[in-house]
Amino acid sequence: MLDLKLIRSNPDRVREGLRKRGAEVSLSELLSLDQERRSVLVELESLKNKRNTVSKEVGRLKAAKEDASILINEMRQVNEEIRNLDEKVRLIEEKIGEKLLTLPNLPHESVPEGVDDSYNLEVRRWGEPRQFSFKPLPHWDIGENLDILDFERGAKISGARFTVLKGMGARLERALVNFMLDLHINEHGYTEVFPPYLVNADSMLGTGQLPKFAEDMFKVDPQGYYLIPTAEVPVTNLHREEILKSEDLPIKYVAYSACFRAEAGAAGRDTRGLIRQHQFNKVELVKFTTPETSYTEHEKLVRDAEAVLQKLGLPYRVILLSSGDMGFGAAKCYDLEVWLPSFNMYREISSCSNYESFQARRANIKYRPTPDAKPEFVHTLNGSGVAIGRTVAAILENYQEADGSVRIPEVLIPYMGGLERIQAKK
RNA sequence: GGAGAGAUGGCUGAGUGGUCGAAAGCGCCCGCCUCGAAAGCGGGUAGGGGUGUUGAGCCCCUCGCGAGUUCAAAUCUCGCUCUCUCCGCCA
Repeated sequence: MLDLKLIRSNPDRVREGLRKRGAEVSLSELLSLDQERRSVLVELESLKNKRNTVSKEVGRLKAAKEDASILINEMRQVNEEIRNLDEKVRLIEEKIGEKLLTLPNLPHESVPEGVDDSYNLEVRRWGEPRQFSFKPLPHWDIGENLDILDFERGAKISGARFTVLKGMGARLERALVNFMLDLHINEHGYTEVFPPYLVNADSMLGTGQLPKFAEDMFKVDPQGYYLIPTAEVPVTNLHREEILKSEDLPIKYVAYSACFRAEAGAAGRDTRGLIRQHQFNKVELVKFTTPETSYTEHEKLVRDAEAVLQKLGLPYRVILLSSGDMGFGAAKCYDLEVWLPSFNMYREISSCSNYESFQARRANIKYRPTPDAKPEFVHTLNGSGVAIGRTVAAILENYQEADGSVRIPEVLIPYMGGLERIQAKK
């Protein structure tokens, strides 16, 4: 959510930022609602002031056994007006709120301007895509040949975009979760969190999934819970409605969770394999920082996510997203894209965003810069560290051998109970 | 699921209709004292909004949330949420 005071005092700057994102939004309605609200409020508050003053006078008169009926009758009139104006303000504020909640964040000055992903910038590359002496198979073929991925039965028991992991496939999934958690906890200083997978609507509003993207999520009837699309939601909302101590910042959490996405707008895309599933696992990094440090922390967060791919020996590149390609709430976002041989291209495996105060304002997460200063909004950041399903796909494809087996990356062998290679059963 | 109790400021905890945004204690901040600290003493210490000579003052709202009664609600009524205790059920 954007700061209404910023919109009021600097509408041109806001318009410019929204334009860069390709958001065609008029601020004039919002600005006039804001103006109207404040003028009604002046009138309303003076009436309430009158009521408060007179009520005290009534109390005094009654205590002195004097007649107060004139004042009481007068207040009946005033109360009628207050009721009307209260309702008026409530309606205006409702409209303002709706409007504010649908405005995307403004891009940071370092974000390349552009309408779509063709304006994204490649920041750096790591690792060399391997040269194969045979035609590399897509991971779904590898997985089925090894009997570790079962797409058919996933579809039978649930539907399209659900997969069953079996044997060493399930073990690999679990190994990756543990490897990534250990790395971020032990080497990068994050605190482990295991959150609920079902959250309420307030949480979804806080991180920006609601109200605009309801169709992307699974909702549980009739209780009204939402299945989390990412651990970002419960973990960021951990500190909703809180004022944090500045000496505790930055707060760094790492959370493993399953993620659930309706993929409403992706019909027909990535229908095969593990790339786009309704349910997948992810290790997520979340930070709460001061405004002064958020961009340094953002760079560090990206490096923390990169470390996962480096240790796994998976070639990747880092992409700085253009203003038009970023998610709704991000001020700046890097994607990590891992090399997938069968696609002969890099595919997104992590997205690391600085939300600045966008989520903090929605979720009301503040901190006190100094012990007696007024609370200010924190900056929130998050990034995948990294998506597990896509990592499984990347390992199967990058580590496949001509005989159909798959080598296990060095760092994972201890997590695989010493197994060095997944082979088909005879 | 049944029965009961409760929800007040960073914390503990008073407050059952009229200067209560709220006693007291703890914590925290500033000052005095001290070489320094502790103790002691004095003062300060919620959040949001409006106005404005833009952080001086003034005003409005908030005592879990939402309605209601009243000239006036932390205090009365109703609904909801959450917490705790006991019983039942259960991974």
